[in-house]
This record gives sequence, C-alpha cells and structure tokens, in this order.
Amino acid sequence: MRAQKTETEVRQEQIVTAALELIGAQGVNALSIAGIAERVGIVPSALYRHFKCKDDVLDAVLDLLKARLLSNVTQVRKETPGALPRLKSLLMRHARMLSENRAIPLVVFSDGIYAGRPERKAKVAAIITGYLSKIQHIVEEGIQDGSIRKDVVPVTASVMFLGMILPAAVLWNVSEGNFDMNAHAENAWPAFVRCISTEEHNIKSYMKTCEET
Amino acid sequence: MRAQKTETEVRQEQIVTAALELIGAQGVNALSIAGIAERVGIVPSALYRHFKCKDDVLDAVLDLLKARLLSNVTQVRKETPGALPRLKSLLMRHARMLSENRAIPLVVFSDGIYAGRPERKAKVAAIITGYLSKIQHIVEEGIQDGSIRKDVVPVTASVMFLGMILPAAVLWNVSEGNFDMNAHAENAWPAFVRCISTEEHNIKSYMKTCEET
Amino acid sequence: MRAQKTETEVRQEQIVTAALELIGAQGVNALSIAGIAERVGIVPSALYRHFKCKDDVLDAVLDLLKARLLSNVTQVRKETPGALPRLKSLLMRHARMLSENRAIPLVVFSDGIYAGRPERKAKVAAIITGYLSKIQHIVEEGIQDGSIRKDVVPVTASVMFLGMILPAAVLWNVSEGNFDMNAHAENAWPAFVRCISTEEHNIKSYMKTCEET
Amino acid sequence: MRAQKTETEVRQEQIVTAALELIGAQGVNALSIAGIAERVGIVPSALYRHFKCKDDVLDAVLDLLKARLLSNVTQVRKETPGALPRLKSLLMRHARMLSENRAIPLVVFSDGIYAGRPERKAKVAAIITGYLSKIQHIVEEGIQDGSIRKDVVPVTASVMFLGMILPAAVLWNVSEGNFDMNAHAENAWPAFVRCISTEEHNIKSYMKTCEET
DNA sequence: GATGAATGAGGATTCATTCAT
DNA sequence: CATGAATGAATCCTCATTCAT
Repeated sequence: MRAQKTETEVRQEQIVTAALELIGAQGVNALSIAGIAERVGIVPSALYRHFKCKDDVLDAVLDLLKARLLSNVTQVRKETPGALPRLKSLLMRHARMLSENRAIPLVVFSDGIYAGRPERKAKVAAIITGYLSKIQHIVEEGIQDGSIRKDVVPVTASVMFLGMILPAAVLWNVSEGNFDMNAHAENAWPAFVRCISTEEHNIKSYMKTCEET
Repeated sequence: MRAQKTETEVRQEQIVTAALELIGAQGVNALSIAGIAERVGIVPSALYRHFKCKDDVLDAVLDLLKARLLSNVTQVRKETPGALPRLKSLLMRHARMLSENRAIPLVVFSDGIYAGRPERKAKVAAIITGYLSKIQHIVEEGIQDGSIRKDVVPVTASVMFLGMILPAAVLWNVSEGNFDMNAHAENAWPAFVRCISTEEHNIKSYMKTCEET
Repeated sequence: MRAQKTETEVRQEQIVTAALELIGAQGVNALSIAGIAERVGIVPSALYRHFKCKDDVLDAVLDLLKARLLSNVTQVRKETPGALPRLKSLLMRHARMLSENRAIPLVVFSDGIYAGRPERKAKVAAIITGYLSKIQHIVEEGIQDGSIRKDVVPVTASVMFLGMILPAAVLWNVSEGNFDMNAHAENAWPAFVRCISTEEHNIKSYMKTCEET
Repeated sequence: MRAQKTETEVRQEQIVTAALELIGAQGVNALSIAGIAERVGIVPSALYRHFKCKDDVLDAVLDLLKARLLSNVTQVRKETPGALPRLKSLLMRHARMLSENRAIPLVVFSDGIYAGRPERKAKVAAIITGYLSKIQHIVEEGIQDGSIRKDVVPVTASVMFLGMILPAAVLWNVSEGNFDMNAHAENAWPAFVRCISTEEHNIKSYMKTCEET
C-alpha cells in the first residue's frame, strides 16, 4: 500500500514524534530508521526526503525536547507567582513530564546520541544549562524578594533542584516504573525548601503545618 | 606478532578494565569486542577464551562498578565516624570517583546495556538501590544519634544525597569535563546539611563558620 | 558496480536456484550467503531483502526440490497409462533428474541442513514419504488391475523402487559421475518387474523379449 | 585436572571412536575437534599430538567404517554357506549394523567429509565398491551353483541388494528412528529373492511357505 | 604427552544510506 | 513524494590450528 503523499513539514513532525516515542520505548540505541519509518507508515528510504540523515532526526528530537522542557518553565512563570511556589510547581511538572516522556532522560543520558558527534554533546549541554539558568533565574528572584536565603548560591541551588528529580528519574527508569517519582518529589520538596528558604519563611511554613494538624 | 601468553584471570581483569575505559571514552554503544581486544593487545577472537560472549564482559563491568561503588562506602565507614561527616566524605569520594570513572554514569544510563536483557536492568537497579540503602543506613544512624532530624525520611534523604552529585555528573559529562563537580559538591553540601541536620547541629555549625571568617 | 534492480520474486528464484547449484557443486555444508550472492550477482547483504535468513533460503530449496520431485510423478501419471509402465517411466525420469540435480541427494542426506532444526528433518521426511506414497499409489493401482501381484506389500515395493535408484545415485555421486545411473536403472528394472509383477505379465514379457532377440 | 598420559596408539583409537560416536549423534557437520577432545577427556590441542589435523581423524574414521563393513561380509562367509542364505544374513546384519552405527550413512552421505578433498570421495567410493564387489562375488557364486538365475547381472544385483537397505536407512534416519528398518528388510527380502533366484528355488521356497502356513 | 592462550580465516546479520523508477 | 532494490561498513562469534610451557 502506497502511503499518502504528505508535506515535508508534516512528515518531519511525524518522524520526530515517532522517533521520540520509539526512544521512550526502547532507548536511543535501538532507534532505527526502519523503526521510525514503520511507525510513520512510510518506507525507510522515504524518510530521506524529509531528513538528510539519521543524525538530523536526532537533532530534531533534541529540539523538540528542548521546546517541551522550556515550555514547562514558561507555563509555570505564567501561572504561578513567587519563587518558591514556582519551583514547587516546576518540580511537580517536571516529575510528571519525565514519567510521560521516558525519552527525555534516555536521550540526555544516552551515549548513542553523542557517538562521534561532539557538537551534539554541546547541544545537549546547552539545553540543560538553558533549563538550569531559568531555574537559577527563579532562585535569584527569590533571593531578591527575600523568600530565599541570601547565602544560597543560585547555580548550586538550581543544580540541586535538578538533583531532586534526576536520581528519582534514574531509579524510576531502572526499576521499570516501580519507583514512585511523584512521591519522592513530594517528600523531597520540604527538605529542599528548608535548605534554601529564609527563616521567616520556614517559620511561617512551620506554623502553617501546625495549624493543619 | 603473537601476544604474550597471559593467565585468564589477569586477562579477564585487563579486558574488563579496557571495556570500562572504552565505555568511559565512547559510551557503551560504541563498545566493541574488537576495540577491547585491541586495547588489551590481543586479537578479537582471543577474547573468547576469557569470556563466553560480549554480554558476559558487560556483566563483569557491572560487577566491577558495583565493587568500586560499595568499597567507597566501606572505606568511609572505616575511616570516618559520625553520620554527617561520613556523608560528607562519601559525597566527596563519590564526586572524585565519578570524575575518574566516566564510565559509571554512562553505564547506568545507557540503554545499550539493557537492550534485550531485562535482567541486566534489574542488576543495575540492584546496584543503585544497594548503594542507596547503605546511604540510608548512615542517615538512620544519624537520626538515632541525634545529629539528623527525626522528621527526615531516610530513603528520601538518600535519594537527595545522590541528587547532589548526579546532576553534576551529567553536567560534567555533557560539558566535556568543564563543569566543576567538586566545587558543586562543596557548595551543595552545606545546603544539604541544613535540610537534614538538627537545630543544635546547625547552630554549632553556624558558629564554627563565623569563627572561621 | 551496482547490480540491476530486479523484482523480489525473480531474485528469490535466482537465489534458490543458485543455492541449489552451489549445493550440487560443494554440498550443503559449504553453502554460504556470500557464495549465493556472488553467483546471483549481488552483494551478500542484498540477499536479506529477499530472504529473512539463511534458513529460509534452505527451506525454499527444499520446497523447490519437493516440487521437482512431485512434478515428475504428475507428468508420468499424465503421459503414461498402466502401473508398470508408469513405474518404469518414473524410474528413468528419476534417474535423469538425479543426474541433473546433484543437489537432491546431497540435501536429503546432508546433516548440515538439519543442524539444530528438527522440524527441517520432519520436512524432508515428509517430502520423501510424500513421494513414496505416490509410488505406493501406483503400485496399489497395479495390484487392482492385476498387473502387480497381490502378495506385494505396496509400501515395501515403493521403498524398493527407491532402492533401485538410490544406491546408484550414491555411487554416481561418490564416483564423480563415473557410475552410469541410467544403465543401472535399465538393468535393474526387469529384475524389479520380476519381483512384483504377476505371472501372466512375466510370461508375456518373457515372450516379448524372445521375439526381440 | 590433567589427563592421564596415554600412548598415541590408544589415544588414536579413543579419538576415532569418539569421532564416530559424535558423528552418529550429530552428523559430520557438527563434528568438532573440541567435541572429540571433550569426549576423550583431553584438551583440544592435545589431540594434535595424535593426529596431524582434523582431516586425518576423518580418514581414520573412514578406515574404521570400512573395517566394520567388511568384517560383516567376512563373518557371514564364515558362518553361513550358500549364496542366498549368505545374502539374507548379510542383509539382516547390515540392517542391524546401520541402526547401531548411525554414523555410517551419515559419513557416506555427508558432504562435509568431501569438502575440498576429492581424494576423500575416492576413498569412500572405494569402500562402497569394495563392499559391493564382495556382494557381487556372492552373487556370482550363486549363479555358478545354480541358486541364482543366469540372466542376473551380478553388479546390478549387488547394487539392488544395497537398494534394499539404503532407502530404508535414509527413512530411518530422517524419521528419527521411527521407520522400522528390520521389518522392511524382512519384507523386501522375499521380493528380492523372487527376482534373482532360479525357478526351482522359487518353487521350493514357495512350497516351504505353504507348509509353514 | 598435556595444557592453556593466541591466532586467523571465515560466516551470518544489521543498518544507514543511495538510486532508479 | 514514495517505493523497493542494492550497497558497504560494521559486528559478533566459531573453529581449526599453532606454540610456549
């Protein structure tokens, strides 16, 4: 059966999406042109109409991931005010996103994506540091408005923020989904708050907890 | 030229080491029997005298990683007393170890190592959770001796502990060594302490810091 | 140089034919994908577009042999009436076929074709017994029309019929074509007739022989 | 564990026997130096003390087969008088021998044994024709003493004799032992007698059969 | 004589990619 | 645009054989 002729732009999207899904299912390593094509419903060689080579597909996948990652931050900034609430919201969103897009950590961590392509590594680095700098920005705003301690190093805080979710993601991945990422995020958050927030905040938060109980 | 005849035990070690180094350099994906053999200085087929198949080499690599990881904990328990000092020491050791064994995160994160071998994933999961439970144990001891807050959930604390170093490792890896893991560890540690240690401890620690300055 | 693009169906036929010829020349053992590909005029990996694996090629070879074998019987039944004439005609055809398809006995006898594939053995067994049952059928018809003795066991007769040609084939094969299979068939036939045909037939046949001389 | 040092002559025998057994079990194709060595209880390389190469082992196997085959004839000539009884006895012995030495047909028919070694084929041819000439000799004696018809061509008769057992052996082999070779031999024998023996004999035999019933 | 290590010559697949239709 | 055939590079693994101890 001959596949419907489809505009390159649409096909490119289909291809990248298919690639992302396949990566999520089997890892970057097992990603093959044939697999992508099959999922899109075309023949492998047809894929080359829309992408010059496999590497270009991977690059497009990275771009997609970057967009999804950053849109998270944008959303949070729009919906939630205040540094700490924003971080909390971002944390939970991030956790949810990871469990919905297994491909994300797989791509970031995979070596297959870097093989013989140092510039790819730089690209991933840029994505991560871009994400981190957004977080760092929120932290800095928190410091300015007094909700985050002055002695917190913003960049360290942002990396630690990532540290709340990253090991959880690894465990979740390695345990085939048996590790509860959301629960971990919920548990880790108060501890994280304790180590970056100012005393007043902690006290207020403490009192709030008392009232609740 | 015929390679020097060498005992299987020695060769196995050489092979595993070579594999580990190659993984560190190029990732699990690019690891080939030919590559290992060349590095060891033998012919590819000669490798099969010492390992039944490539998978067995990978398993041995995992065993080596596990041993190195756990020996870290053992060393720390032997040399350092007290929960918090132990965790600090472990953190620094872990950071150093990661920068010396780039292969560790690559192996853990690689999907190539799991391809078609679910039991391998379980093995990695066991290694990580094994490591975590050691950390958790230290945390529990800290809770008992009063140096760590009672409201800290040990398992969460252990995952967060990993979270101090893991994202740093990723950044370090992705930035080709340009991210300073040790500096991050030094910066993150006080924040981590703040969120798990008891008040008395924090005060003492605070005063100590004042004296130093 | 790039080989002419050719339809899968045609290529499959070419491949199976090439395989059959190579088997005839060097035996099943020495049959390699590379050899087949070279004979067909394509590159080894190109073969995998037309067959999933080597085993499938071997299966196709078996199918071809089966078809050739059975078509012999069909032809004979169509062209020749009467049990004994049919058997005679089949014998001569079979002899000719074997000398034109050296691969047949090689495949049937080869152990390489069965290695680790018991179902393959069953398939070969089915081909042979299928052929035998056709012969047996002719024998039974001969018994019914009175040209073959009633005390002949059809199945035994069919196996013996094969026995007229099989050892000859072996000798022919082993002697590099120096054994005259057709001559043997011509010599063996009257003896075979003598042992299965009814007296009247024998007498008639005897008289005919006398007249001829 | 180091194997007992053993005289070359003894080892050679052990090796050839082991090879024969392995061939019987898995075919010539699957015969490996490692397999033989293991069965003998030595290390593969140790085998090369006793045989220059694998081919020499195969040659020795052929010699052993030849000896066993011919000893059958010698035994029969010693124990049984008369051409027809001798043939009958030889037939039954041959059938038994084949079912006890699956290796025989496997070796004779195997292509693996001939691969690139035309002289090997000649050797096998010599064994078979040697065996056939012994049978032929018995037939000739039968013609002279009047028990076998004068118009029987001895060489044809000998090949047909083989034809009684050979297809049965093939079927037996291909059907994994489910074909009853002995029963076939018993059934085929009277038919064979009918086609080579003189009338008087047939009549006598016929009467004998009547008495029995 | 026996051992264990090393060798080298294959051999089957897989897969990204090219090309004519 | 899509297709199907062909390509070539890469990779794992097997096995007979050699060689020093």
